[in-house]
Order: sequence, then structure tokens, then C-alpha cells
Amino acid sequence: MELPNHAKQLLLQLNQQRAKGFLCDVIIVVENALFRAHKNILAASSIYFKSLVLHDNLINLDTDMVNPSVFRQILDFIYTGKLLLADQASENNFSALLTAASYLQLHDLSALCRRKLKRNGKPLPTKATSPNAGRPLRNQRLSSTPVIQNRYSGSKESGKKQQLVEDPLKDKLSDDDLYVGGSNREGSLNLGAGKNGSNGNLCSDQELGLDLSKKSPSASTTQDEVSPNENHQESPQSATASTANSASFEDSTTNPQILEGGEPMEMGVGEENQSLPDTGQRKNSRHVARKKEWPKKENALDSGKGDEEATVPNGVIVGPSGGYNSEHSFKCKVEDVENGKENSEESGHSESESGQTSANYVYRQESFEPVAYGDNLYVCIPCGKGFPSSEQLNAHVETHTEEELYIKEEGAYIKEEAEDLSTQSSTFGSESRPFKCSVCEKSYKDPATLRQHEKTHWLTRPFPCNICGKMFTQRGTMTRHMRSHLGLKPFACEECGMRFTRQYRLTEHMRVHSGEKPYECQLCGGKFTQQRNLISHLRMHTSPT
DNA sequence: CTGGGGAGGGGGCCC
DNA sequence: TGGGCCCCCTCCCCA
Repeated sequence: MELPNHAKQLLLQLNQQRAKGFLCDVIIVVENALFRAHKNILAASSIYFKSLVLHDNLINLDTDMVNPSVFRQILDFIYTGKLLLADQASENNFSALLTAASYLQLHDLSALCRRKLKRNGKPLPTKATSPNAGRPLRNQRLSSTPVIQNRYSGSKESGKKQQLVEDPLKDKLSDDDLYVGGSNREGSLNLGAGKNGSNGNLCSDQELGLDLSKKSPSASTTQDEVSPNENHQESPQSATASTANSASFEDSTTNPQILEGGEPMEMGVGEENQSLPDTGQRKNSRHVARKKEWPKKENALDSGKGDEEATVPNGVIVGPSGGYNSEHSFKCKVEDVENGKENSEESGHSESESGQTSANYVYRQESFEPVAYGDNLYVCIPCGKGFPSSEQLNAHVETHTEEELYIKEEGAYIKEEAEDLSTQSSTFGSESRPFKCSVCEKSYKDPATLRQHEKTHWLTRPFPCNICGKMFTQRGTMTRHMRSHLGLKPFACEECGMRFTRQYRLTEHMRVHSGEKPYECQLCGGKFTQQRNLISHLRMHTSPT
């Protein structure tokens, strides 16, 4: 007994799931584009993918070997077995496909391309004709690195890493690889150019190599063997890294696009593509997730703690407001300088929620089946109201801006007071801190720390998140942020299996099991497991109400 | 319904 | 560069 269409139906289902991002557990980065897919499918299609997806949820492909449009074709091919040719099925297209297929070790596809090229009487891509002709073999660099590499060829760091990384497949090059090798840098530049014609030079001096693959000291489980609190509860609208959807793209050179179901979306192509705010997005993840349920009571999505890592919907985040991000970062930093206040970023968060209102901080949930919303697919992030069109939403957003401006002004006084206190405390004992900040009053023990601090005054933030484009002053903060995108929670509780993004959180959490309450209120004797809860408790004592 | 506590998560920043 | 800590936001639970 055999169902004749079983395989076909299965593949069809999988492809539909990919389109919705359902159960997608890997993101493939190609230049400025992000594709979501299923590890199993990729692993089954190529030994190369198999090695890549084994340990990583985010994979960077060599942009010299494959570009977004070609990879889209390839992904379609993997999921359908059909080759949907781009524009005119030109030889160039086949050539590029062959190069990419060889690189990715998709033998069937490369054979197909070779046959097609032969039939057309075209020479197979060789060192002379391949888009990558002339490239040294080393640069095949099957980017199966466990680190997130700098996708920008100009990075010293990236180059260094790529040289250092041991290529696990180096010895397994098939005959397909004959067509891979070799290109000049011009060729790779062309291929590597972003959609807007840039190859990311803006970031060329930035060192974006990240090692997100922290291992829990206590956990032997992999990311996939997550606790019940983990991403398994994902809705069809979310994916393992669907937090990537929190993208608000500064521009296509530094920020990849989320390609919904492998469908490349053009930047700013129309009102349908709304952007989601970057700043404060994680904080709002619950909000965002709740939008799906609105106006129902939002229990389901929050029921499992930790879900918020994964419950950001699949809204398409590319959009006309892409430029806002940088503007917003700038604004934050201006405030930082103006306030001279260390934690102005914090206010930046709350303000970001207001600041975002001046942009289109909305998204459209492409794959979300609206039930309670009706046609109100355009949702205002801060208040959760849904609107049938972007125009109506934009009009609504305007009303937010003003009211939140008032809040901001009121907050300014409080901030000034806090600033005074902060200044006093930071200058206290400055005798042992000879390195003084030229902008604010703070002083530090060593020049490196001072340099680090002075970055907080910069108007630009040198470390962008590869996924959402949010900018950070410190690489470590950005790395940590990336982990939250990817749902990487390396620190596991041995008692309950709950996982955390940070060691410190785990330490805090362990007190739940031990019953230890080291923080005691001096006023009432109340004890707390977490210092922050003592602090909020103290506010209760001191607040006038 | 409300206030308080517990706890998860994010970002900033210093060491 | 990463760890640790601080601060904030938020949600859930319970009295």
C-alpha cells in the first residue's frame, strides 16, 4: 500500500509552513536578506546545510557565492523540487544558480543547471565565467562557522575569522565545487552589493563577528532541547527567530530584510510594509504577541514564561519608515548628551515607545488570520488598536505622539533630579578615579573604562544588531541582544530546567529553589529574593501614597 | 478591583 | 570580551 502523493503533499505542507514561518527553526542570512526555513529540510537537502544547521539557528551564507534572489530560487527548489526561474531564465541566472548550488552542495540542482547550460551551448561557469571567477579556493569558505560572521567584506575581523575558522567540509568538496572556485573581488562585490546598491560599507569597519553559542555550565542540552517554557509553544505566526521581526531597518546596507516565507520583500515598496520599532521591542514583545489575541484577554501567549522569546508575530517589518531607526538612535543619544545622564537610554526606552510613534511603528501580520480584528490588520503597537488601513493607523499614531510628548516633558524634571543624584554619587571618591569624562562628571579608574564610558556620549552607536538593526554602544550588549533574538538561553536551571539568557538571571532564579532571600528591607524586615524587588518594595515605603 | 510581591526579560554600564 | 550588577518594564498571582 502506498499513497502516491504522500511525499508531494508532505512537501507542500512544509512549504506552506515555511511561508507562514511555522516551526521554522533557522534563519539564513544572505546579504541583507533573511530567509526562514526548517533545519530538517535543509539538512535533508544538502550535507553542507546539514553541518550548518546542526549547531546554529542563524546561518550566514557567503555572499560571493549566493545572492538573495538566487537563494530564494534555491529555497523554493528545496521545498518544491521545482525551479522557478527569475525574470528571464537567462544563462546568467543558471550560472549563478550553479555556482550557488555547488557552494551549497545541492548536487541535484547543480546537475540540473549544468544540463541546462550545456543544452544552451553555454560554457559552464569556469574561472573565467563564473561570477566568482578568480577567487582563491580558500575563499570558498563554506561558511559553516559557529559564529555569526560579519557579512561585510570590508571587515578586518570578519576576514580574520574566516581564515581562522576550520572548514569542516574542506575535504568533502564534490566535483560540483569545480564550478565554485574563483572570482575576482569585483565579481564578489557585485554579488555582495545590497539591494540599494551598497555592500554594507557603512559597517565595514565594524566588527560584527559574534559568538552567540554560549554553553550552559550546567546544561548539556542543546538549544533545541528546550524546556517546556521554550519556543515550542510558538504560534504559527512566530518562529524561533521571529523576534527578528522586530526589525526596523535603518537601511538595507546594514540591516537584513526578513523575507517572509522566503519571499523577498523590497524595502519601502509600499504602505503594506510597515515597520516595527526596534528600540524597546523586546520589552514590548508581550504587547506585540498580545496583538494577535486582542481584544481577547491575553493569557495563552503569556502562559508559558519564556514564550516571549518567540512570540513576536510574523509581521513584515520592512517598510518606508526604515530610516527612522537611525534617527531614533540619534535622538536617544542627543538626549543622552543633553541630559548628561547615564541612564538616559532607559528613558530612551520609555521614550522609544513614545518616540516610535513618530514613525510607523506598526506592523502587518501577513500570515495572521484575523479573528477578532476583522480587517484591522494595521495595529498600533503601544495601544493595541487595530485599523483597516495604514492611513487610518498613521492618523491614529499622530495622536499618540502628542500626548506622549507631554509625558516626556513631565519626565524631564524627574530626570534632572535623578541626574543630580547620579552625578553626586559618581564623583564621590573620585580621588582614586583619575580618568575623568570630558562630557560629564564621571571618573574612572582606568582609561579603557573611560573610553568605554565616553562611547555612551557618542551620537552614533557602532554596534548594530544584524537582525533588527538596533544600535548599541557596546558589542557585548549587542551580542547579548542577539541572543535574545535567537532564543539562545544557554543557562539552564538544574532544578526545573528553565533556561536563561544570562548567568546572572540563573543565579537569581536559583534563589527561587533555595528559598534564599538575601535582600531585606530595613524598614519592615521584609525579605526578597531579588534586589530589584526590594527596591520596588522600598518605593512603596517612600511613595507619598 | 487593586496593591504588593515574585519573577522573567531587556538595555546600560562598569569592572 | 564577558560577567556582574543596576535599573526599568512587564506580567502573573494572590490577598
